[in-house]
Amino acid sequence: MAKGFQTLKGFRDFYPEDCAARNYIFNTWRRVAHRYGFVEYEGPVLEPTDLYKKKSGDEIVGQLFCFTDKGDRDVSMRPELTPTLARMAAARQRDFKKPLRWFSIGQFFRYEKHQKGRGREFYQFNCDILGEESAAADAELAALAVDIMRELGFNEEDFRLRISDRQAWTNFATDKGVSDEDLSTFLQIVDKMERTKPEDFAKALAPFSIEPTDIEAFIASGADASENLQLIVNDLTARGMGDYVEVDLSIVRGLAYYTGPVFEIFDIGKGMRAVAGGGRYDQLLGLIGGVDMAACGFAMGDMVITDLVRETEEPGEMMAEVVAESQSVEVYVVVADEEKRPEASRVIQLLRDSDLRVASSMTPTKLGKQFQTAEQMGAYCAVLIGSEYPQVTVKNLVAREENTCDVEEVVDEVTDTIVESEMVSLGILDNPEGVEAEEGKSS
RNA sequence: GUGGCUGUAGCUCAGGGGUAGAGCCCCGGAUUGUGAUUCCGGUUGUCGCGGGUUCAAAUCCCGUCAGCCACCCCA
Repeated sequence: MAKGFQTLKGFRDFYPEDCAARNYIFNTWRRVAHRYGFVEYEGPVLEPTDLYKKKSGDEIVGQLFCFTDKGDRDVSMRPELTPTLARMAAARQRDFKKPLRWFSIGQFFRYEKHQKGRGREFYQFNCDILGEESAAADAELAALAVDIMRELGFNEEDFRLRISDRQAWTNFATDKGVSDEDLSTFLQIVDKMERTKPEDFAKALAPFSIEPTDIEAFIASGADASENLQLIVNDLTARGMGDYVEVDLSIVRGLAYYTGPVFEIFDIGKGMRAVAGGGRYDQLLGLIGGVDMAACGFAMGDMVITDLVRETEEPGEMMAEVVAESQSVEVYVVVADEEKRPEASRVIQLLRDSDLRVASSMTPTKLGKQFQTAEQMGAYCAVLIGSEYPQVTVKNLVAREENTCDVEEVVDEVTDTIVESEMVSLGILDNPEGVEAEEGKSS
């Protein structure tokens, strides 16, 4: 007997609770992006494999979900959005006023071994500014990233935005006589510095006649190494975000296409994982779309940030509250007399027409059971429909008080009751019966 | 691609040669117009899969698959 089907390796099922958590993250991304005047766009999930080869070279094919389609085309599930963005922006760049502020939330696929914080399928928030050369654009993106973290409930004890400048490194290398061809090799050595033993590091640098002490001195120069870094730091400080920012020239980022400031967001104390990263890539639109346009952007994946939210107290509680809310109803309609089920249906519809979230038992069910279900579904309020209809009973499930009213007033009565019960559960109003506020309803 | 740990009920896990266990969850009842607690009753398994040793394997051995973690990589 087959054991049934499982998800493919590295793919995830999203049960309602997981889906609610995912949507909480998505909504936060979208809300903050809108706050910064960014507009949302989306591209195809399937693209020609060549689009990715053009940017990253043939080696990435090993990391792609790629196949030949029925028209004999070599296609890939998208591993990233930037090439698509470059194509889209270049194709219609005359249609848009510069600079463009675009963001996207979508699913991506990479054929990799999956582990904590990394799967073969994930969602990513991409945020880019196109057509703006000033480092003020880099600062704007960095600020947006910081605000997402703050919106999720993180504070300056939880994360840092570490910023560096790829151009400063290029200048340094050129001064030291590193040739253009060797530049990316040199930058990779620097990028891996923290993970390399000192003697191996010195050995790797030897062909360039550069001493590790030169590198260390350069990294120690911090923001002095780059006017752009100073501009960004000053900008973020003016926004009151200075505590979140740290110049760290040891960040290079492996990517060959970065040309200017680069930044990463790291958690503090939970293993220092990269939560988000990005930078300036002024050459890429020319390479892919044939249009020269300055560009910078960053991305944040859903897996690491969701883990981090769950593992951090305040952000975890905030998310749990929204998740619980999204899985609850406000009103439960109790059918006390089966004869009145049609009338109950009418009341349910009235409440739903008023945009309330309403549930009810669909088949004959004992009264106690219905109240129990009401509570389990998180309802603030129950409406009891029985033989006395058109009189109905509206019960505040938190305070355990009830009133009767005519069915014509039921919407108003329910609305008032919900407000009262929310206040009781928040501790604003005294609980008339002295019943303990339930766990999960409080705070 | 390399290495470590783990696979037993829907979930968390115990059992380490002698007929498969606990808690939680779920369902029903005590309770025919009111939620909690409690109590009673009930369902669920090729012990990941394949082979070997043995009178006898969930248990020991070999292999394999899957999951988790770390390395490599990380657009």
